[in-house]
Amino acid sequence: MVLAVKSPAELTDLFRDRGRKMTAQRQALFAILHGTEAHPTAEWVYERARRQMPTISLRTVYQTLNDLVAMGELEQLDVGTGSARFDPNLAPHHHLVCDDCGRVQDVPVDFPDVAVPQEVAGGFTVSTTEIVFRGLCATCAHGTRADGTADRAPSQSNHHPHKECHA
Amino acid sequence: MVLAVKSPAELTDLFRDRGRKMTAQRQALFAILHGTEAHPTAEWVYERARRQMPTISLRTVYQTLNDLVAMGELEQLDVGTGSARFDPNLAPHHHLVCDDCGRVQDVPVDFPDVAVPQEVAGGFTVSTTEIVFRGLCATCAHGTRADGTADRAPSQSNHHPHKECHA
DNA sequence: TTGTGAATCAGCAACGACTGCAGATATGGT
DNA sequence: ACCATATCTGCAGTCGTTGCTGATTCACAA
Repeated sequence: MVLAVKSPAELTDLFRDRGRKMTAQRQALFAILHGTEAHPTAEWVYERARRQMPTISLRTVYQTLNDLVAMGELEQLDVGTGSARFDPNLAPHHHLVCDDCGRVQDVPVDFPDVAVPQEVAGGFTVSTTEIVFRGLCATCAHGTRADGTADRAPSQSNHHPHKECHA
Repeated sequence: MVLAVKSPAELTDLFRDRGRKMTAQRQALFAILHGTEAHPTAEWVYERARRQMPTISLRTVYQTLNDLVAMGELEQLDVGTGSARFDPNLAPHHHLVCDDCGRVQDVPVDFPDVAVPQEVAGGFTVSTTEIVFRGLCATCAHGTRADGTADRAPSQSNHHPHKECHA
């Protein structure tokens, strides 16, 4: 599976190689990350971790996630849903984001023709290209929501979705 | 100029048509927005407004900006720099973002071939496509920064840039 | 096994961006 | 001028995230 982070054992080695210590909380977090193919938020990882280690702190989760990002084992991504998401998929790819529930899905496709023309670049040096496709996921597209709103009007969608339809 | 919001007079009419009142603070904000072609943050607009109206509140700035977004006269965009930016360019376009200073520049180009293939869409209904090109603007690319850091290493750029090189 | 110093952790305070609220104020139709 | 109500200000509160700091734990060595 191309979508997962390295195994807990590999990550442990990486940390050790850098002279860093191994702890129970890191092991737990490594295992959780290794077992998901999604784009979890720090909060989500925290909830998961708490099940097996009730005393782990949110601070430690952020710390470890940031460490992994710094080591290039995880990519941080911000799709405007309020909180950062951590993406274990290191291969170049893009994202599909549900405007309603916030679900994020990978689009493992390369668009080689997407580039900024000289005339509009204005001296800019482009290093990465991120494409975000927004719309409705299959679940949310069925329109029937508890509050009965039709939701298609982009002009008034001021709400930050938090349904956590995390698949 | 395709990049600016409607004139203060036009916006005034739009508000009046919707049965809303006109106030000095709205006029001031309309004028400021009409005079910029950039992608200001609420804070930036607030600073500007305060020069002519020292008692205006940040709350009012957010309120008005949100109203304009709701009316479709402004687009809100989040490029992960910490605060939302308000884009007066209503034509479909993309963005160039400087990883160092946060500057945002328009890319008024259409990429008709960018679409999510059926196989990976998984029932998703795509309504918008946003492309963000990240890199360094001409100013920041000259590398010589006060702290002497070279900055090219993407693995440790944990800092939220706030130099406000707002052009 | 025990000691030791550094890395790490938990918990809480603080921060930045933004919004909810409430009382004061201003607008615009009459 | 009058009044209903839209709007404004200022502040407290929320949310996601990070900065501290003292306590704990790890890893290596004796």
